[in-house]
Amino acid sequence: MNQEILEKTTPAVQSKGARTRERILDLAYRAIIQKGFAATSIEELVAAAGITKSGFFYHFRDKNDLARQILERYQTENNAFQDELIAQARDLSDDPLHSFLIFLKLYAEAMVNSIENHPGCLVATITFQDQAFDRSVAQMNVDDLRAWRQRYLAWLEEIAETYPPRAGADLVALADGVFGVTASALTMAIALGEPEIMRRQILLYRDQVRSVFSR
Amino acid sequence: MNQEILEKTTPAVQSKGARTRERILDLAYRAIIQKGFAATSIEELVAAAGITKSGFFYHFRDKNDLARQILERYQTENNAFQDELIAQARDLSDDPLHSFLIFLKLYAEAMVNSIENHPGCLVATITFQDQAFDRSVAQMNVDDLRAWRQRYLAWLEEIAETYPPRAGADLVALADGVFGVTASALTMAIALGEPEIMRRQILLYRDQVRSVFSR
DNA sequence: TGTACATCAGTGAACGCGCGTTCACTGATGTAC
DNA sequence: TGTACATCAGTGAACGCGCGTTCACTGATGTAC
Repeated sequence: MNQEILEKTTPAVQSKGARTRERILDLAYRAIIQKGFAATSIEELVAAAGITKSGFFYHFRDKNDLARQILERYQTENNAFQDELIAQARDLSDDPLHSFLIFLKLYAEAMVNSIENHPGCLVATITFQDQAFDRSVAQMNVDDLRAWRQRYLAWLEEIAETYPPRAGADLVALADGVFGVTASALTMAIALGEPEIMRRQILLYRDQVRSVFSR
Repeated sequence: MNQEILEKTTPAVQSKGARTRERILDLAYRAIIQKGFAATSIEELVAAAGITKSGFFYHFRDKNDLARQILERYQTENNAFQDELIAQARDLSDDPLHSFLIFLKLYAEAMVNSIENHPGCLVATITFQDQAFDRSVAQMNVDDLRAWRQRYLAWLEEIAETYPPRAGADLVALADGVFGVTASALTMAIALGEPEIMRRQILLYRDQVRSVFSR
């Protein structure tokens, strides 16, 4: 989800082949979230990357292997990005609720800034084009969604130990809300060309979290 | 968004050509939201519709014309569907806040039931594949998003006249939330195969609306 | 330090298939007189 | 009621292009002795 993290987690010195491969992954990621998987051709990618089509098949077994590698890289980076923000927020407060609220502020800021690096939502793209990907890619995507839910549900349950949630509060739905607000705000922000929507929707979600746990 | 409305708003007796055209639109709608526009071929549509490829070009000028007609029909139906629910909710209470809360309950119910008719989100699909559509289609999509915002913002402002919103409440963001929760809950419900997510997310949004306008 | 071999990171040409689109034509139905 | 013509709703064959994939080959770099 964010460029600095990527650069930190990948080796500073890469072989020639690894650099080419990364270049193709970058180009393909952007193309896929902007026009879809089927509409993204190997031809255009290799032209932009400055190699030939056969060079592509040296790095990727077939087109679905490209999708798999993109999704793998995205998930790794995105997990690292969220873990980093969570760690920062946890550092700034020992209270689980306060640190969650801090996290959401940091998250809103980071997402607004990274919107031009991510002009689309890979998870939504794969979900809504799952017939275009093979089963293993679609399955990785579902597993990732479940991981989002688990990550934030655990945090909310920790909060609930200290702050009793409002009666009837649906913590699972609230946990799903983190992914939900990310995906939908990204959709609207990109469609309307208003990056601020991203911030406002995340902060709206933040208000909701606060109100669920307020006495 | 819902089948009964469709049948009410289209003439009971259709010419042969109109029936064929509708059949293609139905097939194409489902295919596009399930695997994307580029991945949906004219060939597969006409095979399923039981006509030949040239028959397709009798009804549609080209492939983008198909997209335009699908989006037009979708917007008409969806507006009718929402207007119908809004009218029902307004009938059940004169109070703008109460009727909005009733509307969200009706909406949650209707969306859960119509999830198998809409295994995808056309707005999200077009937004994230806008390079695959021509400019007029992408523009229609943006206009539709703005219409969602306006429709619910007006209602929220009406509510705010009677019920002063919590300090700092962002009514625009809250209005965008109706589309937001629809798109994201649909994404998650379909990806995870749990239609209940749809209901729970809409009801979570409903709680938020209530808490924004509670004293 | 030099040679032999292996691996890396590709190239170039060719393939067959399916795609969107065009065009000349046609049988069935509707309308005018 | 019959005939002439127009429109509707398609068919069938052909097109050229671009797509994903394969295969035999190659120059540059790395490694062993």
